[in-house]
Amino acid sequence: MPTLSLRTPDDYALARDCCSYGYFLLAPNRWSVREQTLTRPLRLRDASVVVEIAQPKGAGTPLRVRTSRTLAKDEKAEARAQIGRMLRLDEDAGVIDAFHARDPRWKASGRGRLFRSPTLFEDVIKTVTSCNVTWPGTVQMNLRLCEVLGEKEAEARGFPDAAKMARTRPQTLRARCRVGYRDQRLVEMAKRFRASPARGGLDVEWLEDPRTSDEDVRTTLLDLPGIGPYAAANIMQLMGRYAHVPCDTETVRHAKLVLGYKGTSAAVTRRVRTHYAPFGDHAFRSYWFELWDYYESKHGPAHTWERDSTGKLFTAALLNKA
DNA sequence: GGTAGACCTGGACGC
DNA sequence: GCGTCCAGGTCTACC
Repeated sequence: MPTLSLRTPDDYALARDCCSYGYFLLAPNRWSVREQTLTRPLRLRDASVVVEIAQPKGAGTPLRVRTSRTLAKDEKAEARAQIGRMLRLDEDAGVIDAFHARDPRWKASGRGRLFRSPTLFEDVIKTVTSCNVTWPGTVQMNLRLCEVLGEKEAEARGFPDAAKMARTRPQTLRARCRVGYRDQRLVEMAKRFRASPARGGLDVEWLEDPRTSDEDVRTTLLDLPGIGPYAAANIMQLMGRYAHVPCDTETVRHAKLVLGYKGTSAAVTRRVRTHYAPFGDHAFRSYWFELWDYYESKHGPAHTWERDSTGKLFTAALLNKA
């Protein structure tokens, strides 16, 4: 099987840094608990490829990426870029040290990186499918989006790209992918990603540019169909902008159960914002690793979670019972 | 600017 | 096995 090697930051640990955010459990990602590898198809410029990512020599050593077919030189570069985005290989040890200086609670475990998707489009769609639905519903929607619309490569189906989703009828998304009222919003979203900025499309390059201000990014995201305050803040953390905490029912549950806050959801949400404000540009990471720590205290280390079983446990009702 | 109600699916629960 | 209720964030209409 063809193999690539990817250099990692000195402190990079695949099992810890990959299994750090819920999206690693969503299709087409497949984390193998037994092998401690991540497998998924990537959509390259002209065709797809399935990659299996491992770190056989342990933390800080290069990643071994097996590919389902031999890649051309430009395809290798594209695959490296997508894997780098997904695993946050761009956040070197210095970036993580800066977070630990602000919040030393995570220094011993080395936590700091959060898993995301190979593309912004996939992150945005995954966020829309996580709104107003319980976690098992999100798992199902992503599975069906891949099964119904995903391109087949080596017996696996990838995540649909914007072009494919933009061409899909809303009725198909609703009937076959069970996305409900999100059908038109998803198609419209895909069209915004497809169209050029001159034709009212999203300027993805500008949006992903670190020089673009948080406020401009937030305003642009809120203008997208299906994106409200929670989704915008979540997409921003996926883009590496950690100053805002996306507040949802999980946040309120966490604040009441772990932080001991009382009162209405609105009142608790206001206190949450104040609570994490001292962490500044790292507020989301501080919040998230508290939440993740709680999940792991209930279900064991995330690198031991099976998508089809553990995933179903993440509902507010069950966590409240726990 | 704040709030109520609709949107849709799937799981839990009672009968 | 069926019907009912509920959780979940966004959007629109209305005050």
